[in-house]
Amino acid sequence: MKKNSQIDRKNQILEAAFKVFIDKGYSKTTMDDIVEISGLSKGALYHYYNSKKDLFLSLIDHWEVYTFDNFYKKESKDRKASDILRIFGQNVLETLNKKKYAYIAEIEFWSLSNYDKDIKDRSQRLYDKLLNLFEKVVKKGIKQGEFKELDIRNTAMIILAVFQGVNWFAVFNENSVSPKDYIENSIELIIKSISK
Amino acid sequence: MKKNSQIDRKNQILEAAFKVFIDKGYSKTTMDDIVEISGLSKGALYHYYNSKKDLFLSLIDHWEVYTFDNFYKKESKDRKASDILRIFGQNVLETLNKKKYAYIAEIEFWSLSNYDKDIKDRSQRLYDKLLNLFEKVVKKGIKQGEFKELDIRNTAMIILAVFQGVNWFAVFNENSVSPKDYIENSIELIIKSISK
DNA sequence: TATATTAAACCGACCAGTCGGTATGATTTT
DNA sequence: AAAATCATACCGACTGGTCGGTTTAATATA
Repeated sequence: MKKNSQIDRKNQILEAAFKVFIDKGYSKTTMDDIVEISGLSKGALYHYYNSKKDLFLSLIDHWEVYTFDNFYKKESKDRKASDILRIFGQNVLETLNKKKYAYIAEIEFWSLSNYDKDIKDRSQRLYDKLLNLFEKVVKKGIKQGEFKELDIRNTAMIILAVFQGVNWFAVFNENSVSPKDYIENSIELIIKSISK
Repeated sequence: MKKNSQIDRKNQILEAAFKVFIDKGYSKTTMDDIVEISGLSKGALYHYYNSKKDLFLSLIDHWEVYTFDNFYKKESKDRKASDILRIFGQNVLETLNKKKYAYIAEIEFWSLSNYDKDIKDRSQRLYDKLLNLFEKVVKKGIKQGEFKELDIRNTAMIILAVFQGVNWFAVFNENSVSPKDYIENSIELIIKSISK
């Protein structure tokens, strides 16, 4: 199929771009870098993507799948809401250990969002997704009588903020607190506080 | 005095650089932009700073004073530890309302820290300062019998993470949760959870 | 006059994006 | 079935412009 090989090529380019981008950040990544890593030519790159930014926007989706692949599904089981939160926490930790650079990329997305509306919109969409996911869990907890009646959106926001705290660990070093301690303690703290 | 006028000049440059930097981010900020805004010449800039990066490193200190000026002092009073945390929260909110760009700058620092060791070290120093500050408050709370015996550093880290959550609000929009709600609820949640 | 400081022209490395062209393979025409 | 036409994928030299940093010459100061 013609369509399939096109998607393959695009993926080939995205993966190369992702590698370079992780390594150097957006502004230091050159199209020539991507050319080199992908093994294709500049013409090919511009055949599939109109511009560096266009390529980069696709990269956000690519990144999302890569990073949150195992995240969106875990929630469906018949578990207590609090346990779902704990599982989320473990997922975040796992990602931090295995794909630290994914969080570094996230920070870059934040930074770029400040100066580019398209990137901002694309990122925002991702956070809406996450917030909705956390909302669902909180709602579940309330419905099942585990959590108090509380402002759902706000609680989801607090959960998001806690998870985003690991970004800090991805950039900086803190010897006295491990990400694991941080995440686990934070989650227990939240659960304790919102449980009946 | 020669020394004083030198400091004035340096400040003049830093303020111009800060303005441009807030507006465009590091990599899009050109030395010529700073020349234009400062009203000085390129020669003058390079007379006082050796490179763009050198100037930028000084900018971090400038930014810290600018952003956290009213932060480091508020803690000394004879208040309950929990109230000190609340005051911190109000400070953060105030800064977000009046100097939102300060948080946007912070995100840029994070991002740049990933790719530049000097910037990372300089930023890290700032966070150590903040963590120590929060530690002091937590210690105080424990000493005065308000808080439980808990892992001090870890608790400080959670507080830091909550405050850093406002960075998210500085970049993205969330209509259903205001930064005020977020901060106040988070702090109460923490206080509740760590109080005896 | 000597020194310090500033202004502005200039340099050269770098880089996103362009463009003329080729290769390949499918489709139509003779 | 051979030749001609067309579409798509791909290549890489090149361009136009940007920007950090340097140099030079003018001006102020001592």
